[in-house]
Parts: sequence; C-alpha cells; structure tokens
Amino acid sequence: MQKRVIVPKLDDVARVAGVSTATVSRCLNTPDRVAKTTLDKVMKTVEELGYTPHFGARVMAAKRSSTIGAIIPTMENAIFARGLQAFQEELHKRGYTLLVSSSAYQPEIEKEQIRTLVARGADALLLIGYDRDPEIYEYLRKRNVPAIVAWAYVPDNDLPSIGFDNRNAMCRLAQKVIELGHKDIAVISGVIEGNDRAYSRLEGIKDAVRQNGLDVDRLKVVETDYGIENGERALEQILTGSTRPTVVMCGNDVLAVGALRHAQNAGLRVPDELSITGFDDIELAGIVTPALTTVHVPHREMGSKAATELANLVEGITGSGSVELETKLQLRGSLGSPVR
Amino acid sequence: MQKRVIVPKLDDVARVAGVSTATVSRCLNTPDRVAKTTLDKVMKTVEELGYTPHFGARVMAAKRSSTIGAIIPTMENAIFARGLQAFQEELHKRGYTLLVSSSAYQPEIEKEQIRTLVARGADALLLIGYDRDPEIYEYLRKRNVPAIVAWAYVPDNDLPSIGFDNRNAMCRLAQKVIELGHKDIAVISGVIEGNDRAYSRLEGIKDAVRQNGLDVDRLKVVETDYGIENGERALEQILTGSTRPTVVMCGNDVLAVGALRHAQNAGLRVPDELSITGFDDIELAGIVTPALTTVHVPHREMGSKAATELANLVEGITGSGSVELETKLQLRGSLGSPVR
DNA sequence: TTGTAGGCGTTATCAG
DNA sequence: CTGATAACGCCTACAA
Repeated sequence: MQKRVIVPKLDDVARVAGVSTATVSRCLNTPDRVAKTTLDKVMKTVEELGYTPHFGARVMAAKRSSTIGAIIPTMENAIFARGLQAFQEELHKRGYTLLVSSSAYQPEIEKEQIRTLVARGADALLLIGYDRDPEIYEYLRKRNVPAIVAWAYVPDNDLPSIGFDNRNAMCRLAQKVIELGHKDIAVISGVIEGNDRAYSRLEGIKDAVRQNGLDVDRLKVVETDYGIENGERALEQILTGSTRPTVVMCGNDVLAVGALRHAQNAGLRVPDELSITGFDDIELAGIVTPALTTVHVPHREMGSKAATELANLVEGITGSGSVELETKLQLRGSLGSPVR
Repeated sequence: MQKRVIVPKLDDVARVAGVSTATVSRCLNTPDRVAKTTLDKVMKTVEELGYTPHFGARVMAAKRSSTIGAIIPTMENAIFARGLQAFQEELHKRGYTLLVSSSAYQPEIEKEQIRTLVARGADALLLIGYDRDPEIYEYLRKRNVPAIVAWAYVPDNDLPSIGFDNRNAMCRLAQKVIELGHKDIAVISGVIEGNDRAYSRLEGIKDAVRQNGLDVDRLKVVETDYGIENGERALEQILTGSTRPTVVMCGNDVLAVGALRHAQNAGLRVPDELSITGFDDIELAGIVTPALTTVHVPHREMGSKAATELANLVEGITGSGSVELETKLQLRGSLGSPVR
C-alpha cells in the first residue's frame, strides 16, 4: 500500500473556504483588499489545511521572490558572521528572506553562486568587496538585479557600496605603530589577487611608511590565505629572515591570532619582543592574551544599513547611495613600543 | 526611453539553435540522451546568450529542486561553521545546493524557517538536535520531506540522527574532572528548554557525580544563553556564592571562554585556583590561554556524513540510518587538580 | 469586493 | 534521437 502525499494547494483552500483562488491569493498577499469576514474565513482554512504557498510557482507568477542573496567569502571564521546576522535581521523586518552562500574566496565559485542566486530569483544581491570580473557587473546590469557592495567603501564603483575605507583605516593604524617607534615592520597580508580589502590594507600601510620617510622596500610582506594556521606559518617564515621586525601588522585578526600563537610558541614575548596588530575587531581579538590591537569595524551597522539599502532598491525607493562608515583604532595589549 | 531587460529563456535558446525546447532541456539535464553534434550546437548558444535556467520554473516542472536546507541555531559563533562547511562541500559533490538559515535558538523561528525552506522546494532538511514541537515532525512526514538530525545521536527518534552521545561524552569529561580530585563543581549550562544538547550534557555531569558518590544537589548550575559575555556573567554569579567551586564545567566552548575571561579579570589563576572545561573543541578552544580542556567533536565528519545520508534519502537510496560518531576528551591547560 | 482566465518557464510523456 | 504538448501552482489584469 502506497501512501500518497497530499500537499494542499491554493485550489484546495479555495474550494474548502468556498471562494475563488484569486481571493485566497489576495488574502495572502494583499489582505487589505479583502473583506474582513472573507479574510478570516480564508485564513482559518489556510491554517487548518496547513497550506504553504509553493515558492517556485509564486516566483514565476509574481516575478519577484522577496529573497535577497548574499555571497560571502567564507563562513568558517567570524569575520562576516556579525554583519550578516544584522543584515538578516533587518531583512526579516522588511519581509525578505536571506539566502547565503560562500565562495571560499574563489572568484570562479563566486561567479557561479551569483548565477545560482539570480536563477533562484533573488531580487537583489549583497557582495563583499568590489574587485571582481567586470563581466559579473555586466551580468547583473543586464538582468536588472540590484546589488551592493559591502565591507568596502568605493564611491565611484559600478555598484553602491556600504562600508569603510580599508586603506585609510590601515594607514591610521600603521601611523600609530610608527609613532610608537617601530621601524622594522613586517606585514602578513591576505592574498591580494581578487581581494580589494587585502590590497587596500597593504597600501594603507605603505602610505604611512612613506609619509614617515621610511623605506617601503624594507617592508617585509608575506601573502597568505586567511586562517589561523596560515598566520602561524607566515610569522615563522618572517622570523627566519636576517633582521627580526619589531612589529607584524596582519591583514586581519585571524592572521594576527595565528601570528600571536606562533610568537608565543617560539618563546617571543608579545609585545615586548614583537608587537602584533590585526584588523576587523572580531570577538576573538579581545579574547586572546595579550588582546589584539586592531581596527574596529562597525559590523552590525554595516549589515543593517546594507539590508535597508537593498530592500529600498528592490522596492524602487531611491537608494541613499554609497555610505561610508567609520572605523576606529582599537588599541590593546599586543602593540607596544619596541624594546631594544 | 525605457531600457527593457531581456532575460533569455529556453525558447530563445531553442529558436537560435534551431531545435525544440525539449532538446535544449535535455542537453542541460540529460546530455547523454542527445546526439553529440546537437549537444555542442545547443551548448554553444546557451553560452552565447548567457542563458541560466529559471529556478522556479524548473522546480515546478521537475518537482524537485536539488536543494537541501539546513536550519542551524546560530551563525554567530563557530560551533556549526565547520560542520556546515563540510556538509556543503559534500552536497556540492552530489549536485545539491545548500540553503542555510538560522533560528537564533528560537523554536518559533525555527518552525517558520522550516516551512519557508519546504515552500522553497527543499528536497530535504538538516536539523540540529531533536527537541522540538512534534508538530514539526508531523509536518515533515505529511509533506514527505526527508530530514535528519545532527549534533546529537538518538537512535529511537522520529528521524535518523547523525551525531554523538552528548550525555556520555560530558559524563566522561566529568569523570576525568572528578578523578583529578574536584569535589566542588559548578556548571554553566546553555538554556535547556528546547535544547536537548544542553540538557544531555548537564545530565552527563550529574551521571558522573552520582557514580562517584558525590551529591548532585551540591552542583551549582547556572543556565544562560550561549555567548562569551553570558559566560562571563555566569561565572561572576557563581563566584558570588558562599563556597567557591574548584572547577566550572561549561556547556560549550563559547561559555567556557567567557568564564575564562572573567576568571582572569577577577584575578583567578586558571587552572590553579579555578579549572574550566568546555565542549565542542572549536578553534577558539586551542587559542585562548590557557588552552581549553574540552570534548572534541568530529564536526567535519558529521557534516559530510549527514550530507551523504540526506542525498541518499532524496534519491531513494536506502539510508544507513542513524550513525553514532565518537567524541574524544581533549585535555589541555585549563583543567588541573584543585590546589587547596 | 470577488471571480474568470491567461500566462509565467521548465520538464516529462508520448509519438514520430 | 527529437518534437509537440500537457501539466506544474500561483498571480493578476480584466470583468462582473
């Protein structure tokens, strides 16, 4: 005996409630335009039957999905978690559902994910950073899919951006580092290819170095994928060099934590023998010992502003355009003056 | 002048390639059943036109979406990140897309998310833990949506589960703690209502306490939401009590890190004056100083096994049923013998 | 305020 | 191997 599965549909609700399918549809989508008594009756049978509208059908008929997609480089560490949470909360308030997927920092995968999300009917997209194949921007324009860029502020980009000036923020931190007396600076940077945040942050450091009359060529830069272990390895590599730096500036907190761990395993006192800085101010930064000096980024604010902006774009409300958010130096124990 | 957006559809591809829509569809879905020359021709125009199939339409016609949904309690901390990443990688291999949403540990939201994912045509669902409104299980059965439970092992549940025995694992850890000589044990537990993992872990501690002839009633238990700050506050509360425990066992690593932080801020030496244990062995556990003694959970294995099982269920391959995975005590610096 | 009916883009069945 | 054509479940003018 086969047990057939019966999923109630609009017709069923209509029949049971004794109205037309159009009315049921209206009850669900534009309750205002339905007589209160009808509405009650219909909603009750919807409840009774456990009816849920079929998403695919709805998208096809309505040509919008009330869905917004986000492609983030990774879910593995906390860099994007906070912002995304706020993003999702705000979207929920506006009646949108969030679809998240991760690209593992690989441009090809990102491209694929974008297509997938668009195919699924995403009404708009949230992207991280702006450095990507121009083809993608063209694709989005052609399909008329609104999108914005977060985690970076680029006023003159194809897309509006909501974020902060990575270069300037890192420059200010480097400035501070130099003020403290550091001259031998090493950098552990994220992979720059395809990652504008990593690039800008490195440039920010160079800016500060130049402004202070130091030699950019003396900067030791190691480029590596994000990850605690990569941070460890990178510092290990740096320490094998002939002159030991007095400070290591890292492209983000995850790398910095790795560097910190390696320094401690190598028996270096932080910050006396080696100072370490990060970027992002994720929760981790305040937890390690010594706590990490880093750049604080307003994750939640960024997330919710992005959500508002995207929802507005979808609904045809004129967006407020790009928004630059403030970052703040977060000075903590991992940065000190060099001890000679 | 209005710029009309033209999204190529199957018809367009068919027309340009000079074949029927059916053939184009076949090229995309079952390339084997198409003459190679036709296939090449079609794929080329697909490429040229930048055609992407419309997901909603596809779902409606095919009655399956090759999509699997996962509802996790939170994205904010790393507890689920690893496992989910593995889950997604395995699904990808099998040709499925993952849809993630988070319930913020709220049963009502979880219920809503489940309905949403089902409405979107998810072919199957991954749920965390088994303690939820039975109505949900009935709903899934009615709609014939395969689902499994992860992060817990419960052989006799409605759904197959892939996970570990939280109770036994925590019991073993508590056993170890007691062996080291601890008698005054405090517990910082996650909120138990609606969270079977939290419940089982607490019970596991009680088991060990009883087995060793200690008094369960002497156990100080504080229940709190997950979160580092909550862990801090919980320990603060515990320390105001008349007798200070020699060890605090926490429901997970996040709480434990919070407790650790508070202990350090309060000037307590860990583990000499106070030992601390966690659960999950997230990356964070190995990073704090001292490193956290905790229970190692095979996140990635759990994720990929869950993916395999779910994909099998969707494809009608007989599932291998519930799978119990092994956990392992991860002894590190935060646990020591009580110093009197 | 409510009902009727056409169409949204694909897949799958069934002939050819 | 390929081509018509009927669903799929819902929304939305248009009409009443």
